[in-house]
Amino acid sequence: MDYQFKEIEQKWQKFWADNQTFKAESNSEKPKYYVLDMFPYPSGAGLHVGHPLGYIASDIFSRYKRLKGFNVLHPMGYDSFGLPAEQYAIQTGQHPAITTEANIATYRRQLDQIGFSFDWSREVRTSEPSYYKWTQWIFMQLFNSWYNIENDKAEDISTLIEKFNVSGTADVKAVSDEDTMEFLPSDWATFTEEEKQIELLKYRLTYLRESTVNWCPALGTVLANDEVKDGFSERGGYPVEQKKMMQWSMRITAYSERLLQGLDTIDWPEPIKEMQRNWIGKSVGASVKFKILTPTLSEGEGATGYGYETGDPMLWDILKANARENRGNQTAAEDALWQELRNNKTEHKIRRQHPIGTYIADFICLNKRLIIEVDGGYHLENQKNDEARTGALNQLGFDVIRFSNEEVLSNPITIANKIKLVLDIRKDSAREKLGDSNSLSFGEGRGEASIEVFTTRVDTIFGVSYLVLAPEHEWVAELTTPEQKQEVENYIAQTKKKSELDRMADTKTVSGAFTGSYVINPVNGERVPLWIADYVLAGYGTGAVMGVPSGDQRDWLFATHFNLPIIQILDGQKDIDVQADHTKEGKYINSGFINGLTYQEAVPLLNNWLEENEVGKAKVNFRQRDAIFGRQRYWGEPIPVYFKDGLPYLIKEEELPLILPEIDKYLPTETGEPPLARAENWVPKDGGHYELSTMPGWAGSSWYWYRYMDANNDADFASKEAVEYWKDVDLYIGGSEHATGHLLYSRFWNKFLKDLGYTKEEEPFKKLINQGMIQGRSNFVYRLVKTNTFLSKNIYKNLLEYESALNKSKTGQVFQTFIDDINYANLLSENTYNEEDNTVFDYNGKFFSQPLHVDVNIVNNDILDIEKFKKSRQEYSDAKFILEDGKYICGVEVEKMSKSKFNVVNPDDLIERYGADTLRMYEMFLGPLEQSKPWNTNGIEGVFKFLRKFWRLFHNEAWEFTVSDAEPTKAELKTLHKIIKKVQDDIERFSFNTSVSSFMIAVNELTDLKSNKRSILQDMVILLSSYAPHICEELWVQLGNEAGSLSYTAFPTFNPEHLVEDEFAYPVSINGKMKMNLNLSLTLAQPEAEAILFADEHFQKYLEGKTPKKIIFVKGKIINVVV
RNA sequence: GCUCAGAUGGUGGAACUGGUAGACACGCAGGACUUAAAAUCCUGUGCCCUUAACAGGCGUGCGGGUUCGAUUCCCGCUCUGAGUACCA
Repeated sequence: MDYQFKEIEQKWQKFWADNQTFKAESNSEKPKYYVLDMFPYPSGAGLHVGHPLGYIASDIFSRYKRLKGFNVLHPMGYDSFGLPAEQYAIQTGQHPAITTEANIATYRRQLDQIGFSFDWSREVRTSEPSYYKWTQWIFMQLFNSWYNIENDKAEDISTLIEKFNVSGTADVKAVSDEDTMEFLPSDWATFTEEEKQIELLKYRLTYLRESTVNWCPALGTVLANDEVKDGFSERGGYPVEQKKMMQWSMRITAYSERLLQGLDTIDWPEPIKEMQRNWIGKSVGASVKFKILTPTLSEGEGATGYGYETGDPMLWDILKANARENRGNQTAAEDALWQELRNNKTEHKIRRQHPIGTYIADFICLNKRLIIEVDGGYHLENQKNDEARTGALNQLGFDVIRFSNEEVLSNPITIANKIKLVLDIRKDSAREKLGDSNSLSFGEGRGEASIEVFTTRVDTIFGVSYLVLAPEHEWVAELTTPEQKQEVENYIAQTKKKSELDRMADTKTVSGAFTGSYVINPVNGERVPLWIADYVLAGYGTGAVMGVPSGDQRDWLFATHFNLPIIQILDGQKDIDVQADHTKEGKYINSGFINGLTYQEAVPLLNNWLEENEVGKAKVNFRQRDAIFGRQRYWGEPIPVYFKDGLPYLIKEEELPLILPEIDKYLPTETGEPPLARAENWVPKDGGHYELSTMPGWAGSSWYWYRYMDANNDADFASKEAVEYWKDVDLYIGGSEHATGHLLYSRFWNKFLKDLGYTKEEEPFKKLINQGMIQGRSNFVYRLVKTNTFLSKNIYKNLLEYESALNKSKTGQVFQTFIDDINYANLLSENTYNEEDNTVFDYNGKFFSQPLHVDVNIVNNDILDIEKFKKSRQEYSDAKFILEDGKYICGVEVEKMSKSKFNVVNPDDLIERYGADTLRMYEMFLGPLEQSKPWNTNGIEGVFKFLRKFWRLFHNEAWEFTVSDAEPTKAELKTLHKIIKKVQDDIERFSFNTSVSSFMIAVNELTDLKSNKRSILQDMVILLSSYAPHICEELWVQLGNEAGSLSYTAFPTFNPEHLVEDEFAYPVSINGKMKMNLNLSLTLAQPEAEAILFADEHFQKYLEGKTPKKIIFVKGKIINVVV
């Protein structure tokens, strides 16, 4: 029978499923090998031909490793929580679980028909409670842990409490929030349980903190940094704004150094490692404190007073009047609450009816920048007003919390307590004493303030000619003198107007403003002017920079622009009047006590000096921020936390999983709470309420490779034995789009789980390969405007060229010549858009045609299937075509593969036409796995022909299965062993495209040899089975082997003896130019070879009588004659 | 701007450690089979000049260098793609 791929493939896919052929063994004597594909999100569109590329490669590798005697774990599952299903749910009201289920079914059908050797008994889905139970469990471990710098690992929070009990904060070295308290064990003992919890929250590896987040109003959720690209959401492209919110965060920064170091130990593509390094952004340098000279610094009144700060000065009188009036006009609720808040009862200074901007706040704590509003009564306003008001107050830097009249009246004390707790955890932004909390001051207690800068070139400190603060820096207002106030304010206003994008695009313009204040350079006591400029980022380092114009081009431009001194500090610096020179070469000059030293000598000396004088120290800075871990969304893992009296508590472990509750609508509530607030009767046992945000998309995928090791375990995320055996992923294949998201978070959780002793390996993915993107290859047809006539590509191109020629010459002559030349006149006249003068051109020479995307599935090798095209749309049914050589040739362009460009190629169609084995081999044949390339099916016929040719080897003329048991010839053995070696080497170095070519060569050779020897063909079947498993299973059984045994048979052993040659056709070159081949025995050494060569007639001819100067002879390689 | 990757026929690509550039496949051209088409098979196919033929010249983005010999190593440049963006 001819090669019946459809029948064969269905048969074997069913066989594999029925027999669980690829189930990995849990207990095995064999060495393990873990091959993993990146977790797919099951989207509604299903797979296109780009998706399986990596899966095919990993499948070939898995099958190869099985043949090599490994116990292979090759699982698949779904990252099934995610935004698209939820967006769809919002639009249609359909539960995301239902959509997700349907999408998974499509994925599974498509995956199955490609013949992957997945162990489906281990399938996982992140949205299943049996799975997310363990995601929640890991969250709880993180909550219950802190990072002990001394041991450089995460530890249970109990070891921290123990330290507090024994010695307070004295010997605690932890990664924590900045605002931790310092206390003695005796203090700790007096803390209330709540106070202790508040303090511990500052150390936990997952913690609640008010932070500036990327808020995407269109998606109604917070996004992680890696989900934001250029100020827009990565998914959907909606605008993203900065907003302050109480958020769960993950203290990934505790692991920054280990995440960085680990990169050197893993075999990953360099670009991915580089991206992670940049993301982590380590810089080694020093922090230095510059004492502030503050002639104007005063408290209370004047430019820096709160009165000015918080009320719009123009409206001050009106507001004040309103405020007084309101105070006498309180609602019952406001009054009740005021009795609980006044006189520092909450230990926080709270004012009532205080003017802020153009508003009057009900209650306010200025230090904590928090406004408390009580709604209802005659304040009953509509929702929109409240929102606008909140928005405006947020802009002024205040947060707003609201309570209803009823809430307050029913129990004012509880509300007051709640307010107190909120105030307790909030960062204090009071500035009564500058430099008090955030930076150490000169001589403690003297109240002197300093600005701390971070620098990577502390050696240039003697070259400092100014200091710059970010315009957003919180001290700018205080440090601005009255004379400079207007200028500074103008500058800040101007900066705020610039959008993020503008600020990024415009890196050339130098801008800034002088504050009027000065600081003191600690190393030489020089007075240094203090500026603000938007090239300094508030979020990095301390938000302050020292300007060294001679050594930094940006500083140089700034100094030149504002006429600040440029001080040379190294004798190696050149041309600093033209540009900065950042060299580290040479000896220091103009540099006080480091004069004459080199860079290597100066840096340690300076660091020591700074530390001894308590004005700085060596410091390492990271760009990486803690990861926000919460989304105001429904379709995600519920966070296993409930709140009681404003404080977060974990639910009990035996209450896991905390099931995602059913809700009526997948939208935020009317009051702006996340969708989970709609859940009815969803209340914790101990009272209070559950956390309403859910986990972000990366939660479930940050540990899934462990679940595959023991996917059905109810008692553990994976058993100790399973983790012990499988350890880590040996080969991980996926796209580079996960470089700074999934791949970084996974490494973080992996290290954490290892710290707690649950797992063994410091790095989860030993070897990573990025498969390239498959781009779409769009086809175009060219329609004459307002007609139904289509021009073939080259005719269109010629006419286009003509058009531009016409436009240049502005005469009709060229047109006539052109028409005569190419003789299109007749062709066109009957098909032309006949507007005025019966031509395709208007009087301006404008060419009336338009390129249109045409569905690539009705185009073959760029030739349009005209019949299918006519049927594809009603309007095309009577289309006319102007052909070239009887064909309609389509134009081509490479674009992203997408529905709207009609260039999506679906694997289903190709499998229907050629079968899975052809698809698998063709995708590999396309080129190197890592390279991005446009999809085209131009070569798929060749691969299909190859498989038929392979099939033919086993069959006679009448397509009957016939093999011979005769001994193989030398030539046959040579072909076989050549391919054994080639395939083995290629797979080991992931060069799948080259082995497909080699298979073709081998089959061509065997065909030429008319070989049908069983011993040869059987080994060929094994070799090919990783690539084209279906056809090989079929032939394997026909050869008389047991069904299914092919996957676990032994890979043929390479025997180099079969490749030994006794002769070699030496290429003979003269002066490196290849001239001729000469057959010589490989036993010959140079003298004999030379003798034969010089006797050769041809060679003598090439020599042209010249005498060779030198002869290079490389045995088995080449002979080169130099004349 | 910085970092990384890449550039080879009409096309996808091969050449693994410096040793015959263009394997393999597509496409194209010619031929066989066929009433015809499809399928299949055979031959040719980097470019240029010339020829009856042999032969010759040029060729791996561009310009240099190292070497007996460079697609491969080194220096400089151009272009393309990806990432990143005032990170102090």
